[in-house]
Amino acid sequence: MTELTIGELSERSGIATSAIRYYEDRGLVRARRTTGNQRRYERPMLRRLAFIRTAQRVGLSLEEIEEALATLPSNRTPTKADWSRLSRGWRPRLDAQIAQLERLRDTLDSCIGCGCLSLRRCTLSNPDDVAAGRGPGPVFLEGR
Amino acid sequence: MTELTIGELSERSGIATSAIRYYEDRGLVRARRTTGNQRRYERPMLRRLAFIRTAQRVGLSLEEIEEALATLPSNRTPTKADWSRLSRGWRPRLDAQIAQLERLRDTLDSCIGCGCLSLRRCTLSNPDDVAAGRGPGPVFLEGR
DNA sequence: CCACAAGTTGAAGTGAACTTTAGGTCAAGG
DNA sequence: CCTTGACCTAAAGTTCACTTCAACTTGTGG
Repeated sequence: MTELTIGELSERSGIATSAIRYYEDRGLVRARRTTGNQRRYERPMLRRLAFIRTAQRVGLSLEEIEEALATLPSNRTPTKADWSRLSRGWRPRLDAQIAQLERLRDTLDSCIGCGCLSLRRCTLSNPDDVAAGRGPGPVFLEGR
Repeated sequence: MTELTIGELSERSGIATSAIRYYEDRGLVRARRTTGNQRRYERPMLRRLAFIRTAQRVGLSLEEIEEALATLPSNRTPTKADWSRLSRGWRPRLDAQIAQLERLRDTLDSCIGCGCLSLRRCTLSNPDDVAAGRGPGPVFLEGR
């Protein structure tokens, strides 16, 4: 069995079949079809799904992931170097997220004693630095 | 002007009037009404909103924030000590979020060289530790 | 050969946290 | 007094990333 059904792919990747089909609708993955119109996947698809899942953990939206995947060569199966290139860009993003949470934690430390939480005096409630982050998305609601 | 209209409260807190009304629907804030049925807020409401906004930055859902607010004394205006008590619990949560991102970053570092992203061999795609975090929510999609 | 698990589609539903809209009412300055 | 901007409500719409549903078709073990 050199090819995988959507069920097998789902089991091996840990991603629900409904999600895989959704990714196909969004253009993130593609599949060969059997004569009976069922999807069949080759092995490299597992790596593609791993990329998608990890990118999500880093905080990328599906739209951003789609853009990243679009830069892969279309004439051949992506190599490790291709995947490495894409994931290299995540590092600064992660660093920024971590730095932001650390700033929040430290500010919290200095504010916990006073319990001020004042909109004027306390930087906790005035996160001017949030827009600069651009990374994490959902966690930092101000950024929306 | 010892009391604020919803527009003034919005401007001072940076939270949209629609959001403030939504919080009221959800039971997170309350307001006195004028004879003409308009909302009027006292100053401490600014601190309450600051608390809500900061709690969101830490990654709490409105439901969790509501639970936290419910532990405040109802017979008097909350003191700084009250607010301090509530926000103290955020610290471990932030620490956990930061630790999780750092793990992801470090694993990414060791995987970037090989570009493997293999579902089997690479821990990047097998984040068993994710369920343990429980904090950040949206960013860590596996937790859903 | 046939039962039945696994696959197919399009459309609708989910949940979180709001925003927008429509159709009014209130209040303060000129 | 009157205009006009701020306020009111309920209900519907938005975004993201899926999941669920209904009705149907494929493919495989006994």
